[in-house]
Amino acid sequence: MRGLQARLQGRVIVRAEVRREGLRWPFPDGLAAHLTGARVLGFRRRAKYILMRLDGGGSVLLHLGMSGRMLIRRRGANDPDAAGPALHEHVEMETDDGWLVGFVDPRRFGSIDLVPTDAEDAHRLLAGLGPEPLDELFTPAVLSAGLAGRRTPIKAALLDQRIVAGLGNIYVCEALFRAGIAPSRHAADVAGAGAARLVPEIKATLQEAIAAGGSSLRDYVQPDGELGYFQHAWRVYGREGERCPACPGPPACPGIARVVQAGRSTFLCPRLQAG
DNA sequence: ATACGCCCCTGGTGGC
DNA sequence: TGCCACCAGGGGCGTA
Repeated sequence: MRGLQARLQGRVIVRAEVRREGLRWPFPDGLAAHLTGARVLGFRRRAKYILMRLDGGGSVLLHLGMSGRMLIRRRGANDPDAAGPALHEHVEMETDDGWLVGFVDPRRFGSIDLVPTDAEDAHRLLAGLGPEPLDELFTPAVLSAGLAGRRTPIKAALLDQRIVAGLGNIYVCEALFRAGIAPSRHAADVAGAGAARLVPEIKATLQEAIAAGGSSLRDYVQPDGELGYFQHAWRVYGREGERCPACPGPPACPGIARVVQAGRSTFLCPRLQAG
């Protein structure tokens, strides 16, 4: 969102190309027409959604899915027009000061919709979202209330955007490790003392990742093309078989394990996240 | 209400 | 070199 904001805020979109019918869902009718000629007033983020406010009373709702990214480059630099659109660049906008902003998404799990600016949070995709993890209102008591009564594993509960909004698989694994909580524990059993350990670790993990520019898997880059580097700071994610960074090593600790929960990989230290 | 697969896609990797 | 199985930052939806 910040990458988009730097290039788009205050600018007029002089051209918009929509190259397919939709991604996860069909694009809204008239998307290109809504974008063309609009001035970008500002941005906000909610959970994993980016909201781009336009003059005229509408906002663009963007989700990058698993493989989506924004591509920002200067019109004419290295002759991008001659090169044509990037691979899987499904939507492209051009600003009145000569920048090209593209939505690239190979797997096409991303989404774009339009929503009235005065009712952004009433959109069906935003209406049920839980608290923002970096908000000061997100406290152990709030998390405990969200976990209470749920028998689902804490891993799944933290991925449930209704309980806390914006955590993905990487950061849930990392936060659970840092808090020393077994991913398989019932959510309800983590309320209270567990939540008190978990909330600060969730916040710290996210803050460190944002400061590092995110985690670059495969080809994810920030809009300016810079690689995030938080992947080097992962303590457990993607480290199956490696030594736990907080343990003395074998035989005391067998190393990082990988299990599958609800179809997604979970990485953990069996010694520090026991029970 | 809650919980669990399934599915939407492309592409990279590693084994044979 | 080719083929194939498996895996991947998400999350809505249908079904039990």
